[in-house]
Amino acid sequence: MNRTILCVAGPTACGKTTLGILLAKRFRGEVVSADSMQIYRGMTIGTAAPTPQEMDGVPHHMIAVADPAERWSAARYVQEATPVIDGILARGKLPILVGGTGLWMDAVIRGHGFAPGQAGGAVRRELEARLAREGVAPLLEELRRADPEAAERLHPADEKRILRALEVFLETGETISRHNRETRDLPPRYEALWIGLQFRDRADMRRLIDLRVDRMVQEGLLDEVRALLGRGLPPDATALQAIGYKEFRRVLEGSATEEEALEEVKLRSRQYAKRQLTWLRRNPDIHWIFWEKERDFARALQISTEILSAAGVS
RNA sequence: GCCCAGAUAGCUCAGUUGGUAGAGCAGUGGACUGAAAAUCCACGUGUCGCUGGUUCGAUUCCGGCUCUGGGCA
Repeated sequence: MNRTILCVAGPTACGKTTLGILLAKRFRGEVVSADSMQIYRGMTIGTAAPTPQEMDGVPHHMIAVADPAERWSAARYVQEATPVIDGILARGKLPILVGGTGLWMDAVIRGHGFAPGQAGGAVRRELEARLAREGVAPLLEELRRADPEAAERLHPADEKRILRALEVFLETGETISRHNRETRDLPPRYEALWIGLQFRDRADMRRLIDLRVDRMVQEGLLDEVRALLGRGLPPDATALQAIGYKEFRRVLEGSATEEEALEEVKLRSRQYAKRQLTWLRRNPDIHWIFWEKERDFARALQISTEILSAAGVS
């Protein structure tokens, strides 16, 4: 069976969603979202998830499939998205992975293979308690004995990863270093064609981000946040880490004004976009399309079509 | 008009008992294998408001001026 999959990547507000839909219509494709926040229900406005009108008849997957009280992870995503992608391929259509969550995209394509352990698990909770009680130093020391390679590699301040490395060892008796080595060089499960979108000038990206955030507020982001909180989520729910939600939550709680939240969301969004770019830039397979000032989807569609044709997709 | 307090990095400010200065935030770059919209790391030359004076040397002390707050008329 043909295992070609198209990936549309790029920082936030760069038009991935729109281009993905255009390409789906042109190549008989179906969109598979790879977005760690669009996965949750009730977060349409703040995550800029496509509306049914925007989808324009193109089937979309992995959007609003999770309860916001759940804690999804890259591993869970791979587990759920894989059969969806395989189903699209089996129907003879082109899967189009559209997303801003680089780790998730890479993980599905390569199909690795995360070591056991999870947020909320017994081992994790125990380690978190120790971290709060004793600080990182003893954990790092313990990791140094169990997995000196990881201890050396990780920055002493990177508590999250030190904790995770230790967790893997305690859960499996095997080191995360070894696990990573074994999974890193596995051949990818799909033949991925990468298209990346970004602005030539970062100031233009910022303009688009600001516009988008303004629009989100006009469309009722505050009400969406209120509704989400009304569902009684756990205070540390992953969904509440989403940009837009954590800031406007403070407005509802009275600890920030609407103007402050608006500016904060814009700021956090462009910092996020920068991190997305850092992740994507190291991927040598991406065919970048650069926007000059404005987004020109006709041109992007044309360039993408040439890239796909050259790869034998029609 | 008078009095007081400010004026230092893009922003908020610290500091220099006189030897040309440093934090936080922003910004830029990087990392990332079960939280990834998360998390972590690195990077700091700027007429120290302007102008005179004192001094070997002034961003620092003194005078004048400009601007910004606040107060009094």
